[in-house]
Amino acid sequence: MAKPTQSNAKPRRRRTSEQARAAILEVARQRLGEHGLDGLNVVDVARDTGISHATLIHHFGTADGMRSALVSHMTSQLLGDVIAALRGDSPQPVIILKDLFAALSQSGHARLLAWLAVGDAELLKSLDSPTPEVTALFAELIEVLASQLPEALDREPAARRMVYLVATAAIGYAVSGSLLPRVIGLNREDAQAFPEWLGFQLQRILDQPQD
Amino acid sequence: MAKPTQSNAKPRRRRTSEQARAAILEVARQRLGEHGLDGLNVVDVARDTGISHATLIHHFGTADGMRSALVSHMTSQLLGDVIAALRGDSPQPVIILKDLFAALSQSGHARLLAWLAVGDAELLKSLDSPTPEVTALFAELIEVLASQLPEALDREPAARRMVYLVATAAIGYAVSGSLLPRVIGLNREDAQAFPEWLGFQLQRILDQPQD
DNA sequence: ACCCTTATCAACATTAATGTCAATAGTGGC
DNA sequence: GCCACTATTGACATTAATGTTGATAAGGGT
Repeated sequence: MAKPTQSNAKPRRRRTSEQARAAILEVARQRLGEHGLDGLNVVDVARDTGISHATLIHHFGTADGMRSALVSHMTSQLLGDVIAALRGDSPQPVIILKDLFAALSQSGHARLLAWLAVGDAELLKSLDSPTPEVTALFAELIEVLASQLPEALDREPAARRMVYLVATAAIGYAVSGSLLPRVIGLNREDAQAFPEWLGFQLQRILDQPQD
Repeated sequence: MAKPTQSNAKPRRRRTSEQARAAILEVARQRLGEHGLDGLNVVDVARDTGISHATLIHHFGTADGMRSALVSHMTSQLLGDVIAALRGDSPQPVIILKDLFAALSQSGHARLLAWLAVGDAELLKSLDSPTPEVTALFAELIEVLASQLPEALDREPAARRMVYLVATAAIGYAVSGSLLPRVIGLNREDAQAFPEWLGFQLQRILDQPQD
């Protein structure tokens, strides 16, 4: 019963700061998708990561620091996926949008964005100035998309508007979940095919000369 | 120093249960818009209402009960705005979209939707069954829109898809606020003109025969 | 092998939020 | 005017989340 010796060697695993942060953020991402906002507290995230919450705070400074880092982490991940899709063999908007919407709906990306919308002012403030990495990724996205637009008119503004439309639609799509299709009367198949339909419509807009 | 008498009459204002609930929910709505989710705790809401938090809990049972009631409260309010916009004098898609987007962006409606997206499952469950009034209104919208579509193909599914596009875009537009335009590089004017631009594009789609 | 940096942890402290309870006091109905 | 009902309240209890601290140990550089 009693501990025979105090040499209870509890082997510690020591990772590099970078490795530890990455592991923590991955757990946080999963928890956000599974448990929503309540899952993003340091105690639970630390437990799932297999570390103490003190260690977690050591790496991110504060709990909000962890959440802020998660925002950058997920944003970069999402944008990277989008750009990779854009540069893939099939630059068809249909395919790209399908992947984009799927990426936003899964992995809790939508929940994160929604959370940002309602989050406290401090956290939003830190997001007011997006990280250079995120900004660069978006700039790259605009550039890639613009290069595929017809040469008729200003391609950059057109690309930005299209990205904005897709982004807002994707966010609303992911945020509203199954509630909106039901109230509109859109059956499940049509709702799931919505990204492809949007891509098709965008293609139509692209094929026509902009005003 | 010492209280001379114990007749410290602190006059209590006694409202009907309905009045008290209405006052509390109005404060909660304002706080959600100003302070985000953190502003929806019983202590702060009670203080702004001018009552004790015990009284608040008395009326709503639990803190989540208050939030759930707020959902219903704001949902009705939002529907009122949308209905007003839909019944306006100008059936032009451009104008309607402008009003709709404005209605969603203001009054913290977007924040509420976002909150629903990240909220726990129980709360979402209560919203799973939309009121007949809402369903009827959406049906009316679909009908009106379908009547304006070319007679080429199934007009109802096409109308539903378009409504779905507008709704998702409006939600994403409202949820993302000013963050998304900034990170995309869309200037303020283009972002504000987005609803009209979308209406214009929709009109183009309408004017063309669907596949 | 030694040392220095720092990742790691258990325990504690603190704050915030929720909920409970017994007592008080308006208000409408009789 | 009296009474039953209940809205209202301060004080307390409880739980959860965050952050702190001092000590420990793992690993790399020399």
